[in-house]
Amino acid sequence: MRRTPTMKDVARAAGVSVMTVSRAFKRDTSVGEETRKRIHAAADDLGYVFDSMAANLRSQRSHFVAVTIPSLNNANFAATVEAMTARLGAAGYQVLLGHTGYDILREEELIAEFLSRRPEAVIVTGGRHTPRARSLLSNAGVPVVETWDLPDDPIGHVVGFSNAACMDLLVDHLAGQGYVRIAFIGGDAGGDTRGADRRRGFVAAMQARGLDATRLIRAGQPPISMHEGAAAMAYLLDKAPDTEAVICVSDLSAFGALTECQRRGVSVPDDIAIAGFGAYDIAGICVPTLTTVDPCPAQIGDRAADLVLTLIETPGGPAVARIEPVLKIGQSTTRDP
Amino acid sequence: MRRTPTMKDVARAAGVSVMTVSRAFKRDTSVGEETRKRIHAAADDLGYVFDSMAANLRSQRSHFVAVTIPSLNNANFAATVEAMTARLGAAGYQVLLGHTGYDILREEELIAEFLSRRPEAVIVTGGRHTPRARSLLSNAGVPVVETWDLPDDPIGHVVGFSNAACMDLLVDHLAGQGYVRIAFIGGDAGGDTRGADRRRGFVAAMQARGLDATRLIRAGQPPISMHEGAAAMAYLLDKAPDTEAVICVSDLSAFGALTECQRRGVSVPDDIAIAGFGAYDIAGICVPTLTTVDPCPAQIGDRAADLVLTLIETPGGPAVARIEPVLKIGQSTTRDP
DNA sequence: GCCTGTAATGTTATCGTTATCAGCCAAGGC
DNA sequence: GCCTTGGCTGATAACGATAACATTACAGGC
Repeated sequence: MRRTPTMKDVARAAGVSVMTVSRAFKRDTSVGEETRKRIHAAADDLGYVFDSMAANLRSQRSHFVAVTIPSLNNANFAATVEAMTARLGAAGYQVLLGHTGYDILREEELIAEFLSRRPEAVIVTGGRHTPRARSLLSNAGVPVVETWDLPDDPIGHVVGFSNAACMDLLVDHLAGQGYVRIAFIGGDAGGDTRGADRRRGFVAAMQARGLDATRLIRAGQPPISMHEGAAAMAYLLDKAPDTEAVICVSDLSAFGALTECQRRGVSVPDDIAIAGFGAYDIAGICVPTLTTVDPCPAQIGDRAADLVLTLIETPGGPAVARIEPVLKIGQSTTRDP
Repeated sequence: MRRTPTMKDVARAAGVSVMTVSRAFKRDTSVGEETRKRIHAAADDLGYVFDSMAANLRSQRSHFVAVTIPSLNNANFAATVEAMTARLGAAGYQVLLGHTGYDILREEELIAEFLSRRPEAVIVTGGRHTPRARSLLSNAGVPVVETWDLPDDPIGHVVGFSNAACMDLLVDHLAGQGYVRIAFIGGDAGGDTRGADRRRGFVAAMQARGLDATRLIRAGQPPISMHEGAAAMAYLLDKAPDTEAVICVSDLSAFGALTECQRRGVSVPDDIAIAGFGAYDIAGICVPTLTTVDPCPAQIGDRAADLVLTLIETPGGPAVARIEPVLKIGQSTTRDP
């Protein structure tokens, strides 16, 4: 069994010291043009593959950035991560991605695992964590960024927005269109703290306008699916048929709700208006298009990545980068004049 | 600036040697119950975090499994990865996930980066790679699994299915319902080789039944979106209004096509039938529900993970695990009797 | 010719953990 | 009393790279 070659083997083959080989594999280091070529030729010849593990240990730089998101199967978190990966990758960092399943206990485990890989920064989603997770992150000695939220008591840095304020945008829009009896469809209280924040934001926004905020449908364990959105809409149409508009915790559940209306011959928006959250592709193409709020996920990724890159160079005190979500009005809440 | 503590610090604090500390952090090693407790207490006290980097270097085991997928923003790849992560995580492995953007050059870079982290196995999506990527993987000395495809010339192991055969399932179903003038909507020839395989499979399936296979709409750079599916359907309805059925390269483009019909008042399936691929959530809830093919993404993840775990223990010769995709008939292709 | 500067290369000592082997001690068999 | 056995612990030397410093060679200024 052939052992995988090391720098030593390459050095021997090229007739130089290992140090020169090491230098030949880096940029901005002085190695003769001739020598460098010879070394790379020898390396290719031997099938040498650089060993980051050893390099990381000696240089105490892992070039990892740990990132946790609740779920891989979510276009918005995916967009955030893709944006991060692009920026961090360009700067020579590798993203170590994990998903928590919306479970802060699982998040804690994941953070512990990740920290043992000595990432140079950690980016987490949301502002709620277990005490041990908080403590691990605080003591990790690397920049920590919380995203997709504006925590009351941040661990370190923040790149996010107020989920509650997004609901204010929607309620404002609906109230402006003259809707009064407005319902909310979301998940049960559970792991999805951003969903729970939006529910709270809905209640606050309604109360601030003197509107009844008791039409709250709990549609199952969050995050709720299209099917659960449909079931919730069925329940709503049966139990509170005088409802004029409904805000769903996400576009996916909103679309499910829309399909239930279609199956029943209930017209949207003439009989009932529907709004969602997230600006998923589907909101822009379904018939009618859905009113929603765009949380600018790629912007979150970009900003978080930039922040991390800055902080790795020059550590700095906590900062909050506020993202401004954008109301996108669709056909599903547009009342005929 | 306080240096992060090492085993040496823990050993000193607990009054034992570093070796004993090392043992105390593993299972199945003989350390006195008293001593173990004392060591863990000292570790917690100091805020010690185990350093995998050093452990990996010495033990020559990274506990990484590298996984590449074309895109994060895809429910099916996400399902595959979530299934893998669950199994591999339970066995103590960490998934190193990267996305290629459907670009085999980017895939090559990613594979090179990943290999320098010394993963214990590599799982890639699809069977088309650059020559250098193939060579890197072949020489890596670790198990390699290709998924989501049945490559003609596999690098190592395979867990996949025939994308072309899936189209045969759909054409068979449509032809059985009496449809004759059937079109295909897909992306331009490009990075999405599985989409291209499905296009080829469509042509083959049509020709095998003596049907005209020339209604091929190219809807843009793959993977095509809902919007591109809608635009392609608009084109099809304009240029070939006698088309009776259309198969789309994915459910997402199929849904886009469906919305275009809704906007035009074209009835599905009465005026035109639509089928997709992927069994995404949306196919099961939109009105009408879409006929599709379920590639069983979670099963792919499970099987690939099991295979990798077996191979890490006892390397074995190449094997092919064939997944059988399942036709799911929806309302969108059901002709009235 | 001597000094200084700079580019290219080499030497040595680690980074933090674990593999390996050796040592110690108590219990038990003869 | 001596040897074996097994449970626990320690000493030492790596794993494969790089930081830090040392060395060499050669050019140019005086």
